[in-house]
Amino acid sequence: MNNSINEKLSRREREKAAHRQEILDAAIKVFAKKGFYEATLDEVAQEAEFSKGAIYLYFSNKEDLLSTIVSDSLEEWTEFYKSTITGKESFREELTAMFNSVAERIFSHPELFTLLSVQHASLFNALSREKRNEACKIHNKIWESFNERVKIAIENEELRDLPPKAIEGMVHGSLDAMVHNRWDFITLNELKNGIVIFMDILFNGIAKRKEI
Amino acid sequence: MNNSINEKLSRREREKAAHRQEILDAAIKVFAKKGFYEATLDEVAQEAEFSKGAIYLYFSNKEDLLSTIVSDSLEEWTEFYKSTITGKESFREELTAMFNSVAERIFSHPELFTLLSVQHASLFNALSREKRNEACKIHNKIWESFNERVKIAIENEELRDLPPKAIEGMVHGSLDAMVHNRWDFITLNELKNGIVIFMDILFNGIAKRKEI
Amino acid sequence: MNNSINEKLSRREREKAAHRQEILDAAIKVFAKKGFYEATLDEVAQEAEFSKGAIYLYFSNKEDLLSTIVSDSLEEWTEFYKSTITGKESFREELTAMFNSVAERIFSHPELFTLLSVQHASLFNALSREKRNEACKIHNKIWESFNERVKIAIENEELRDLPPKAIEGMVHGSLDAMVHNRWDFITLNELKNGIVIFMDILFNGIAKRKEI
Amino acid sequence: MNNSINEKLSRREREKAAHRQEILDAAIKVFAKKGFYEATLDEVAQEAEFSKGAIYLYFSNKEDLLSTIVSDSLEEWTEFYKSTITGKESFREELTAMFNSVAERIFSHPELFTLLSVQHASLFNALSREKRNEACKIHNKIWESFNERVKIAIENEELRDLPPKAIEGMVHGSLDAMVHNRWDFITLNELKNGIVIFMDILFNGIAKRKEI
DNA sequence: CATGAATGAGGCTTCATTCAT
DNA sequence: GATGAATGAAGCCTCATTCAT
Repeated sequence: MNNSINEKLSRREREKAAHRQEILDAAIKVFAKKGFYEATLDEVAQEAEFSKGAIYLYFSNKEDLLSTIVSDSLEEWTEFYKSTITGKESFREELTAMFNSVAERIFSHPELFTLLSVQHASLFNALSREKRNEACKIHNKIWESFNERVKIAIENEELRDLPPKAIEGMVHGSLDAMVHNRWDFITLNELKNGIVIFMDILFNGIAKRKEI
Repeated sequence: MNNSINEKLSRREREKAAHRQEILDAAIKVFAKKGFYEATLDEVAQEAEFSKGAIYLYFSNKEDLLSTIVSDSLEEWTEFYKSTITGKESFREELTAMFNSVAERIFSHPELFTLLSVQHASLFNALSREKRNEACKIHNKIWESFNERVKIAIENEELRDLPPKAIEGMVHGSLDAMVHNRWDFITLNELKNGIVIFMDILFNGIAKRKEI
Repeated sequence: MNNSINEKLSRREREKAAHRQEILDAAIKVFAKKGFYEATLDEVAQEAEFSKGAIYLYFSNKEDLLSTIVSDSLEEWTEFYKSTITGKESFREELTAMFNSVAERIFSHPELFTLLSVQHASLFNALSREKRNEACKIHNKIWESFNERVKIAIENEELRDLPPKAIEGMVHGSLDAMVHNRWDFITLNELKNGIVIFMDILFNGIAKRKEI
Repeated sequence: MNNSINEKLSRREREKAAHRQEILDAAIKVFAKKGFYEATLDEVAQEAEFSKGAIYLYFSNKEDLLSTIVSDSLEEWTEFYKSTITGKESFREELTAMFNSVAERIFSHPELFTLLSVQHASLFNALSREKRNEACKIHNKIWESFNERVKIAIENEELRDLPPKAIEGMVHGSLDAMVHNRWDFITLNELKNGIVIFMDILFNGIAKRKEI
């Protein structure tokens, strides 16, 4: 794919990158199951089918493994957010699309989502202060941007004139709840049906309206 | 129980119970701040102003400390649930009361709530399979009961005819979000105002209705 | 020996201090034999007849063990220097006394001297920059003070008018050589005889004087 | 040996020898700075600008590197000794020549001397028993030979009738002191001046003679 | 020859748990 | 009951050595 000259070199580099990713995937799996502190590098190594020492060829220490996972995920999530909440469709359509996309990713990368949601506190404690701040900053930026999108929807009279913060909180919480597997759906299709109902509730409320 | 004969013994027992509780409180504080695994018994002992050995006079090991906290909390929470979701008032009133009560407890026992929510995964991993199952069972029982309450509200035409599970999920997720400190309110009053808005959204939805 | 009230307490404290010293002595032995880096805490613990963990009850880490040994020794050595090089006797008498005292200590604490001399470089590398600087400062202070003593001896016409630095270097080097066990004497008495000859050489030189 | 037939091979051999030496030089540098145990083969490889694996093409293991350095040095030192302490000049002239030559080598190969003197103990521990004994034997042989030279000087009435061992110890210790950089001279010239003074002291003593 | 990824034994350190006082 | 010194298992990390390319 690249220049033919470096083919040999690039094979090595490709292998190296692949091994790195294998270790990361193993770490995601183990951290997700056990939490960061309870997970041991022995387990990660075993899961990755490498020796413990090999981990240190790719990562400088246990925490580096974690912070790599976190920053990779945040990057992905940022991309992901931008591609669904574009401001080009109606708020409801975009929000539904986002929830559906997240649902798909939950099913394609279950461990990663377990890690990021269920083990959230464990992660948070384990990161160094700097990494933590960095992660928070990115996270906040996304939700601020979401806030702006809500304001526009209110201006467009798609939404009632409620505090954007409140709507954001509601959506944020629900997304978390979904990710936390609290919706208890076993198949992706069930989950997608759940999203339809959720949107109905979110937009129309649960109260029976006394009409006429 | 408070018979005068055993007064001397009962004083001892009262002291013993008090010491036990002091240790539990210290454990809650430390576990909440650090997570279960990262917390050390040294820290708990120091916080409780007892020696490390004293912990073992009241609890059989580190996990026992944790499972005691969890089961105490679940017991409290069961009581708590029963006293607010009684079926005697309207669903909205009862739900509002429950959220307000939780809000009050969040402010009166912040560490306990941090522990139960933020450190949720840490807890979950640390408990033995049996204790974990036991806790889940109680937890599920409460939410099943909530489910029943929702059904009644639907029958009474207070709520729309939505899947009770969906409503339960929405409420459950929101309660968690509130507890997780995601609502970001600093004072109890602000939080209570937030609850009012939340109820509005939950019952009436966020969509602007096009009325004639 | 102290107040009778704290007798019980002081027993514990005395035991603690004793155990600390036992560990230090073991460390001196092992470090002397193997050097700091090659020595393992397992060996130190075994030598001290404690568990490895016990070391951490008395010292915060391996380096702390070493720097404690070093600063204790320097303190001793300072006292030691002051008590022999007083300026009250002739330079030759004082110097001989110092060498004899060192000789005695070499035989009563052979490991410590091996550590401080033979393993000097190992020690030096292992100490943190601060500890190292601190140690150097004390060391230099002593030899500066010796320098002053030399100057007085020159003024008193006990010594020839040579650069004090050179005399200091000669003495310093010889002391080291003696400590390094290079004099190869097996008994204390032999060593003391060696000192007599050394003093003769130092003061009178090795050259045969062509006298009339 | 340098027959023209094998020129191609001999070029290879010359290259091989050169690489071997480059690695040795790198090892001297790194061992001198860090000590044997604290030095890593990674560092040596980096210093030598070879891969870590390459070291194993020329040396069978880490210790082999060290023992090669030691035996090379001893060989050199033997040559060196023989070329200065010949018995053809006066003892003082020969000794002065030796010290001056050592001084020159200290300045031309500082790392090697640091290694051999400052890291002496580290080296000693690291060598296998056999290599150690071998090294000691050569070392002793040189100093025995020096001893003989001293005896001759005494017979020639150049030196006083002192125990040769004592004179040897004095010289040996002083040489070490010089190598150990304790003479603290920064330039070669300063060091050579120091040697002049040292010889004065050694031969004539430090005491002021009461002459009539 | 040369490389550098991979291994795994071994070291330092932490901490739940025990037990003599 | 209460203490805290002592234990030892287990985790993280380093680095000499090997080996496929």
